[in-house]
Amino acid sequence: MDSGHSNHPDAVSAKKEIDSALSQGRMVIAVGNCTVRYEGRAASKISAGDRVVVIKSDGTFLVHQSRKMAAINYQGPGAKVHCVASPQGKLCITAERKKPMHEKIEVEFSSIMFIHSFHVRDDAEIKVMGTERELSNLLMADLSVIESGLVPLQQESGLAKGMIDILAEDREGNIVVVELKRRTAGLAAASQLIRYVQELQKRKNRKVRGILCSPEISPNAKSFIEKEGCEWRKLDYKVEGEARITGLQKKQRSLGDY
Amino acid sequence: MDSGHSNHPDAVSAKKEIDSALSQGRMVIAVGNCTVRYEGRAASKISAGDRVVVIKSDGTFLVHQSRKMAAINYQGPGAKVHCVASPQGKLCITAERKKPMHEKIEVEFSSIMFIHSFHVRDDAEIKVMGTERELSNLLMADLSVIESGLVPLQQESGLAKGMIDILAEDREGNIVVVELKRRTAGLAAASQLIRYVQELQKRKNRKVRGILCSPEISPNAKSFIEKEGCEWRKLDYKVEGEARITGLQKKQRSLGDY
DNA sequence: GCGATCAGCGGCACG
DNA sequence: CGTGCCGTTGATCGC
Repeated sequence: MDSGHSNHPDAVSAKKEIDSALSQGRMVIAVGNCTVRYEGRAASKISAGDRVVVIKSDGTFLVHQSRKMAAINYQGPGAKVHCVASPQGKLCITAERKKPMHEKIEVEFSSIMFIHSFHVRDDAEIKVMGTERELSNLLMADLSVIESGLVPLQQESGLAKGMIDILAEDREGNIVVVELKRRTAGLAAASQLIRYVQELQKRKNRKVRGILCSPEISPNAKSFIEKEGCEWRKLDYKVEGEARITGLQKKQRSLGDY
Repeated sequence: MDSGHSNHPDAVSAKKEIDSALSQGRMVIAVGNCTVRYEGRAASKISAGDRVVVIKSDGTFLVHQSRKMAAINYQGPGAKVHCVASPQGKLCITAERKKPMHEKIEVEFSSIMFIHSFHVRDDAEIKVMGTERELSNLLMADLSVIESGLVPLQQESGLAKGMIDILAEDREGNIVVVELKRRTAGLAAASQLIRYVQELQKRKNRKVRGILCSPEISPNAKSFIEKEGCEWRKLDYKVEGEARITGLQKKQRSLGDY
């Protein structure tokens, strides 16, 4: 069933270990053969199989299968975890929470390979580079990558129907809405841009241009925005250490062409 | 640092354990103090802290902090995992993959609380109830919940600009596009519906109605679709064991009102 | 393979 | 709190 590393606790010792860990803020990792039921926003069930259960001290509850990245069942921070050793010697762990609605996971172990718990002290916060926000900041500093003569007006401009990434003004004094995507833009991104342009057009009663700016764009999205009079600009960028927008040289050369 | 359950392997034994586990298809769980660097679609780094690393036999690689549900760093199925015990006695694990692009995670342990590996045999597949598709099936069987006299034409009708959930015909012979959402509908859902209606209108050259069907709708989304001549219908459903659409009685009563 | 969409999306930031 | 939206989104399904 498993390799040499197992403690195979019985249900009672397992419950003791878990209760002790939870009361002392330790993270629990349990591995064993179990069934899982869930009911809440949706419902799910799965028949017996070996799985890994992770219980974090903030209430986070994860059930992982042997494949794929995503947990098959889960509960977010704040879940109340409860543990019962049944008369039949089975361990049953439940995780419950009230928000966004009453939800409950039940894990019933038929056998336990092992359970460990330990303090996980970690105050560090991850720093992610190359996010859309970072690219937006870079563009705000130099919109010439998109179009020469473009002047930034506002970043993250709040609209009734969403948040415009970048608001700018072109050489002719037209308002320009820039929607930025860090990966291939699809129909959703196209819809977003068009929604913003149309709302702004109505509010300003003035010509508003829309530019979708992304490394790639799907054919459908491209024809969609062009049909609506909007444009697409290829955004080349690299993330090595920190994000940098490439293809700037090309634009600068085209500036010299005038 | 941790509770009683630790094996505190040195880097060399840790590497041995991991290599053996990977070659034999066992899942690995490692806990210890580490730094993590990532570079690929984006890039990230995080300073030292206690973390849990999960390596599944399909290549899935997860780095979890002590809080929150989401892994702070990860690699999907197919990643190649490599393990080195440095001369300084530090364990360094890397996970690399080529698709969607070259990506690499590096985890460097300054200390290892413990490493275990084990076979996780699980052929079961989770069955989820209350998905949008299930609700769609229920509606297809009886569209009267939405509007009396509505006749289903097609489910999951492919359009150039997306997939229409349900296509129907009303009493007057109008085409009706139904967009279904299992939770509160927002601007994205509203945009989707309007996109479908407009494309179908152009193609059929005929009046097309649009109905957004969801348990709740945001004020913005509601005013948006209504401005475009579309409607919202409240969808009441429960998921207890299997999904059931409630609020049908109300419609049946209104049928009797004629 | 790309493209589009759903997801018990999670997480965050803003009003 | 809700609303909106990004995410290394992941996962699925259809083309």
